[in-house]
Amino acid sequence: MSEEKGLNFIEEIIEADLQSGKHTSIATRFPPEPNGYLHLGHAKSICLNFGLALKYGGKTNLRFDDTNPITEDTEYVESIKADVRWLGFNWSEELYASDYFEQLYGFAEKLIEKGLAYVDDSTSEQIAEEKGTPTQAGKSNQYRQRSPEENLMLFRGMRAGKFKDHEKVLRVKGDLASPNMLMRDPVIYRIKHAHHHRTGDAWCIYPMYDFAHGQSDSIEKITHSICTLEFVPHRELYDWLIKHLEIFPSRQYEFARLNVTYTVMSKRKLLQLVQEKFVNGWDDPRMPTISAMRRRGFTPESIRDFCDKIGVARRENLIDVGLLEFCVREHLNRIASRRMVVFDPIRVVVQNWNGPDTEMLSGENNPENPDVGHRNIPFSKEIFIEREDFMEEPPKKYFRLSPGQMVRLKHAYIVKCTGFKKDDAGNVTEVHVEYIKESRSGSDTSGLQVKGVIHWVSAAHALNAEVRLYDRLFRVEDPSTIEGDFREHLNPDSLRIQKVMAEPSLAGAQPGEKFQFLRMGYFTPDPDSTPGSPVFNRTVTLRDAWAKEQKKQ
RNA sequence: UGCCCGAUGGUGUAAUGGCAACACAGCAGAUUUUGAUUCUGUUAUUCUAGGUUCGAGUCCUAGUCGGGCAACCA
Repeated sequence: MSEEKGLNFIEEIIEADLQSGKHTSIATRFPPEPNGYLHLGHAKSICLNFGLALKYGGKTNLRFDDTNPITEDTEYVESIKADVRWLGFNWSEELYASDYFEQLYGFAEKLIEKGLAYVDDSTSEQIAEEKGTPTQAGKSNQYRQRSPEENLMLFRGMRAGKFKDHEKVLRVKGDLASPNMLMRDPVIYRIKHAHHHRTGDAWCIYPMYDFAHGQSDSIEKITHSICTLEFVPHRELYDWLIKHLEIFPSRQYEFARLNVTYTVMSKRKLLQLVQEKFVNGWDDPRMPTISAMRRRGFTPESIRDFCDKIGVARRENLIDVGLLEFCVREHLNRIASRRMVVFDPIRVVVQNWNGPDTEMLSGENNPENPDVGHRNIPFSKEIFIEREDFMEEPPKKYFRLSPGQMVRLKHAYIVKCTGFKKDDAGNVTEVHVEYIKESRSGSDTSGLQVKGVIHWVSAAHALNAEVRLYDRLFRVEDPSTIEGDFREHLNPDSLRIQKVMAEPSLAGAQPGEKFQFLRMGYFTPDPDSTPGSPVFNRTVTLRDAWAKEQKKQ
């Protein structure tokens, strides 16, 4: 099906590597740092890494890049594992960079012995100063000349805890004149007397990213190490270390990270929103995190489809959030059960009702899928309809209720408006209709053709519920590039809570279930629901041609 | 004013020296017991200037514009 689409540049590289015999199978990895929750940008990376292995018959490891004990925590490890699984992927092995601390330490000693690394006593300010600038070469210092023997002794002292934090670092002996700042003697080990979430207090020195990531790739024999564009300058160091350590030559390839309109995709900013309580936690349904999207009612299928549609390339991009919405609507349309819920009720009295107190009607659960059957819906003399579905003086092309006009009540009868009541303030308080007895859904012999169909709930049977209506988190398309503090551009109306009247079959709705509230949008029960008072999150609205039509006026 | 990366409709992505296409969005219409879904049609694209070539979105050179690089973060 998707065969029509050309290969992305990474697939091209892999196919070339497979064809040339450079590799007989491939290995990728997804390497999150356990210092935050996964977001949609990670989903792109997950789909890419796991997808590649699936497509070419290789394997993908889940590897936690846990080299900074200060910011990392097992809470994040657990959430990350849950999110990857929920997205529908299975890793080959669950690994941690910290598993390799001993091996990494050995690599460092090897570098020292080769005269390619040295212990530096400078402060970080001095190191930064001596590094020069992009247009100015760096300077050497006295420590750079230390012998391998002295360096080894000092480095062992570092490991043994003889020094305090910041007192010494281990640096690569690179090229202080390199146009690539990362090659100007990068720090590869620092002292941190800190408790690590897995190794506890076994270590007081920790490798830096550049001395852990590529080496872990190599240890795991990762063939294609895929990361985002900001790591492009690191590739030279990545290759340099592999060469001098004489280890398995993993190769790094970079792609452009995902950006989506009206949100932010940086762990730092998301953490800030959580800590400063702009949102109610990492899984607040307004967040672009995987856990938030799950809570909001997105499906793994729709997220995978989205990641597939946005493609993989090397140019910066800003994806219209409308594409994400399209993907989730497309999936939910196929699987969501239809229900009727009135958000802003107005009472309707069927004046000529002479049927039973309660008549049970039947409504299809999903017109896209007859297999999922029907549910019963009670009808009675008094019902609620949406306030906006009645207008005393309707505009042109208004298909709903207005004096003298007819509409169909979905799954029920055609009714004709015969009158209405207003209060002193001029608000309509009650609408009177007469129903057409022969027009019952499924057995309509009235021969009437009505353009409008509206949803309703029986007043006597209505279930009180709460809906949480989410809108974009930010008011501006690209909050990260706009001037000033990104928090100033938060959308104050990103969450609206409303009490609503639902059809009674919604009483037992369980988290995870997907519903379409007819004409209102897709919804899913929130874990905050309690027996008898369900809470629903709006995943996404329905497309609304009428709203668009009105906007034009 | 050093080095690196990038530039194709409004937004993304493809076209691998040979007819610039696909999706979303937009617009117009059809169908519809959800103004939903579905269907049909349609608008709109190769940053600039040189060069190579029978032929350039694609290769080369220069420029322009955008992004990145000077953490004991990843």
